[in-house]
Amino acid sequence: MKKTIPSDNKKNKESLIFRAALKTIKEKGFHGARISDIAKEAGISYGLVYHYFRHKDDLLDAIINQWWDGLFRLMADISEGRYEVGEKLRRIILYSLDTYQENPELVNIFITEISRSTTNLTSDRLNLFKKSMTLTEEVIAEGQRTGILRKDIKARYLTYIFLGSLEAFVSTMVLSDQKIKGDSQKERIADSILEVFLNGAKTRHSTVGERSAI
Amino acid sequence: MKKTIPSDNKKNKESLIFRAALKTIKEKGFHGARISDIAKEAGISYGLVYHYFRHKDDLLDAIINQWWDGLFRLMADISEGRYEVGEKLRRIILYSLDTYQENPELVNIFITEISRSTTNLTSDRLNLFKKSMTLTEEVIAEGQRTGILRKDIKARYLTYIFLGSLEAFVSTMVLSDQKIKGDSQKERIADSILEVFLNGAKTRHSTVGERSAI
Amino acid sequence: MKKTIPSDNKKNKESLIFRAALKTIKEKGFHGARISDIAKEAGISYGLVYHYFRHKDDLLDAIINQWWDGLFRLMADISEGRYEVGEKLRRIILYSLDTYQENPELVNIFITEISRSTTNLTSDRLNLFKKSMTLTEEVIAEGQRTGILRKDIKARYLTYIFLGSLEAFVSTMVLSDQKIKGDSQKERIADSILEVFLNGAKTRHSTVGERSAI
Amino acid sequence: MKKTIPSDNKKNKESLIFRAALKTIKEKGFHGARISDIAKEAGISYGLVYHYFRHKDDLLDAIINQWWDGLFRLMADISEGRYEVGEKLRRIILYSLDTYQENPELVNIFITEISRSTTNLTSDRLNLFKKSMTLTEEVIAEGQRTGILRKDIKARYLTYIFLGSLEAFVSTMVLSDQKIKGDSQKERIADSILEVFLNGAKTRHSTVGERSAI
DNA sequence: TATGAATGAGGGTTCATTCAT
DNA sequence: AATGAATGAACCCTCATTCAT
Repeated sequence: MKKTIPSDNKKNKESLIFRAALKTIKEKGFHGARISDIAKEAGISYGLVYHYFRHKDDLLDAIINQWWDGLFRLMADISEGRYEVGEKLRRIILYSLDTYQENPELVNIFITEISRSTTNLTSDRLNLFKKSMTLTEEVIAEGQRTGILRKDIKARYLTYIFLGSLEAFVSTMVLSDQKIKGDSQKERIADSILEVFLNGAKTRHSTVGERSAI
Repeated sequence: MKKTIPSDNKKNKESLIFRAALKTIKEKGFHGARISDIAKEAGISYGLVYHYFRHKDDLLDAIINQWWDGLFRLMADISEGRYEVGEKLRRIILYSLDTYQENPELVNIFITEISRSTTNLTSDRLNLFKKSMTLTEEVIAEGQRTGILRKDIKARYLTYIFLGSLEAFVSTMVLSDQKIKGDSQKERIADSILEVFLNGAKTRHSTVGERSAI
Repeated sequence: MKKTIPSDNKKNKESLIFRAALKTIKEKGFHGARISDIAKEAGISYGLVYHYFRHKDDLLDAIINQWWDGLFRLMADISEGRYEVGEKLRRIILYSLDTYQENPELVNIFITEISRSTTNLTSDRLNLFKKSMTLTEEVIAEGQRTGILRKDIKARYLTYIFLGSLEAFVSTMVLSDQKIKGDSQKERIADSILEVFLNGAKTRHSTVGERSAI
Repeated sequence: MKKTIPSDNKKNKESLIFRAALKTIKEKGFHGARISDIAKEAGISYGLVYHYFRHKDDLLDAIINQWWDGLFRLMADISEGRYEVGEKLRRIILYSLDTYQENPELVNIFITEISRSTTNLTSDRLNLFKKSMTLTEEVIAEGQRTGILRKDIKARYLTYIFLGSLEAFVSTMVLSDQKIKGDSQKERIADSILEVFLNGAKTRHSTVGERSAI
């Protein structure tokens, strides 16, 4: 059931199809991308796609799973508790930005086809969503327990706001096809998102070290 | 060209079809909803749908326009400058929550089919998006000018974060089919979103009047 | 079954629809002309068309019958034997040209939809065709009996050639939307067709009174 | 863009569909022939038709082009000037008769759907028509220059009459489903058409060698 | 592995015709 | 007489999927 593309082995025909699917689905949308379009992009016959992917849906699953695999690997790393909450949140933000930087098509498809589309939302996929939401909420709740985050708002609501800010950023970049120019811009964006989440948009007169506009 | 459903006149067959479309598209997605499904939901023959809506797409436009019409009416009201920036932002938040409360299917479809789907994103629709983004950014920029909002982050970025938080809330409610129970809960949610946007998620020891968890 | 539009009574709603049908069918073809197009052209509601014409096909029949009625009236007049064969043929030619001059849309539709289209060719319509062919052949045969026309070619074949020349002329005018400018041009065309049919395209050195090129 | 059926290769599925289309369209007319009818006639599924022909219209184009290709090949051969004008005209006549003899459905469809139907008359198709008309007119004009054909009637008018006689013959055969029985009948018909075109229908007392009625 | 011919469910759309008002 | 809302048969075309080679 679970279809994942492991390595980026260039010799592997499966990953060739996978990358063709990424590009084609990003351009035409999942529904608009024909199997034959993907095959043409990969330079193979469309019949061959079915040697590696049982259904068209498997291609989407492979793409989605690449996102989730990376995210859950990060969350597993985070949950070991080695970092303080601010750093944990920062790493969650950076996962999105890193992935977008390395593989914008992956993020595009995830946002476009899955994150907001009920059409492709199977119960399996919804469960992965809830799982990631819960894992993030645990970090937020930890922040409330350790006194870093305010307790007057439900952890779940703070989670919505946190992930919402993050997703809005990435979504906008996705929709406007903006590229992240270098690691320093990426770091500044991550800091901004975290900063506003933690300290709000209000003018802070006591803030130490005014940050230049990003 | 522009297709709008004016009143909620129960006797009007057009609005009957419109409401059937809202329900059916919400359940099956725009692509998954057949014209015949909508007609069956409305209790009419599928041919009649084409008396009132030229294409299937016109149904989606009618839905979207109901959202935009309400929003731009609000933005026009806001832009007259009678309210302070905080109140303006609060009213923008309330528009989403109000509409969701009154017509959750409308918001669901807007979020699902339009807000994040490039598949249905025509240039006309994208322009409406940009317009709403720009109008919101004007409010944010006004807040920066009047000294209420921090200037060290670009107005556009703050706009992303603001709308992102808002959208995340509504999206999550949409995806999990949650209902807003009464006006008081709606007000509390609006306050939370605005509060975190303005003051951040960090614990504020100086905050006057701790709010109980919502 | 037989549907005819008798007079050109302007007050008659039926003839109003008939004339709208002529114009619309000429422009869009019978299949391409919607009942609603014809009604719009007539300035009435499409439902009213069905008060005067039971089916769409009845409109076509009314048009065709106007052609046939005129032709058979002429043939009846001709068959009384008052004219010599050459004059009879000339009158047959003139019927087409006259009708085209007065009602080009009628001739256009007859040629386009009936004369060469098996799609609309019911057996009733085919019989009318055969009847007109037979009547013309009788004139030709009379010419052969009276010694005016050559006997070495079957009367039926000569009929084909005669009607073919005539139809080719009218068809070309129909397809190129040419108008007949005045009665004198009409007479010249009729004479040319008859002349070539009778005397051929070959150069005649003995011909009395060279005719100027038409 | 141009869709032609090259050979009559029986193993070729494309030509199988082509021949099924010929038969079906001839029987039901282009508009009346459903893709599924053609597929059933060919003994295949309707989906396969779309493997070989992009649209239903492409089938009609393939048929038409077979006619035009043959005709223009003939006209190219003729225009080299090796034959005298009478022989050129005779060959033009024979092309229609030959094609009708070998492929009566092709000629039927050409006459029925294209030659007189504005419904299917695209500008591309009209241009081919004009081209063939012009090429024929050149032959006629050559006849006038060399003194064989009378000059007192415009070359274009003579062309109408010539092609009209020819088309009338073929059309009548098409409509009455007559077959040409052997080459000798075909030759006699060709001679008759040419004879009447050149010498007219009038009795010729000076004609050498009375031809027996055909 | 690899190809692409072959299948057919599925859905949007048109429009003649009916009929209540 | 007149309107136009309502119906549904009809048909083109797409494309995921299968399978013989």
